[in-house]
Amino acid sequence: MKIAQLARRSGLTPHTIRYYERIGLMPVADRDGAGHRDYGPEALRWITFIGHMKSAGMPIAEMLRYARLRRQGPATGPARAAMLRARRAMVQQQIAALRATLSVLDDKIAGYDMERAEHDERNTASARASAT
Amino acid sequence: MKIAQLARRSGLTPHTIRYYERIGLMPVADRDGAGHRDYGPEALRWITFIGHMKSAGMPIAEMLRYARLRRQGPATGPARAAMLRARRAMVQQQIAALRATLSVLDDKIAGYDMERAEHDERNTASARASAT
DNA sequence: CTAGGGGTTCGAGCGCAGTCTAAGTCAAGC
DNA sequence: GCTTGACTTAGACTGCGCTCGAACCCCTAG
Repeated sequence: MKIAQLARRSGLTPHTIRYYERIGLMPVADRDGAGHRDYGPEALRWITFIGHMKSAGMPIAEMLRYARLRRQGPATGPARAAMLRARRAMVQQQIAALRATLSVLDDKIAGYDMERAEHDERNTASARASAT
Repeated sequence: MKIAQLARRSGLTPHTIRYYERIGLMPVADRDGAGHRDYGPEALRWITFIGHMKSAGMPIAEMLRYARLRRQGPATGPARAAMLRARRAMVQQQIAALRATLSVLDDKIAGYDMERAEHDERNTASARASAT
């Protein structure tokens, strides 16, 4: 798979994928005869994973640490598991924060709806009055 | 309340609060005799609100739009309500994304735990063998 | 043989959201 | 009167994560 296709499938741009390779977040890609990057399916799986971690607010530096451990082999499994567990806790906190935000939004929205209702009521009342 | 106290209560720094005022995200603060900013309790309420919006991923530019509408008075209520409803939908999407991430993390963590269990098992087996 | 449409590299630039420095002012306590 | 410490300003700087441009290369189809 060429870089454009991987880009389409992952939702990134070729520029970004090359950038990820430059900084060590993606493994150095194999090349075809023309010197073009040639990806296997695991590349897409890895991009998908880091996409999840990104949406979980993991900074690139931490993903680099994780990727480095991965390259060092299975002995680093416990260290990687510890990182993921720590991140898991943070994700749960984020979810809790977003839920709190959601209820703040709901309260504010309800407030605006109430204002609108009062406004409508006044209009209805004056409409009735002028109809009388 | 002086800026340092507002900073402590809000979790921001005085620098950041002044920055917010500079860009129009905070109203221009009243001053005391010495020319120092003097805040009332509504300042803290506003900071708390924008903190929620920030954690919901709202960019400052959008908060500025909201703040501008607010300054324009009650007639902009419906416009503000529409913004909040749009943001509410995004927050729900974010929560869904984080939940997906959570289950990705759980799967990976379970994978690491399994590896560890297999590793332990091999050790136990060889320990038994050498004990025989 | 040429045009088009991929791809390549290197390096500069950008947008966001702060963050910090320097130089100065002011009020309070010793 | 002097020090201390919190405050003021304007403006430069930082860190993150891309994003883009320029110049070049290579294959394919017409």
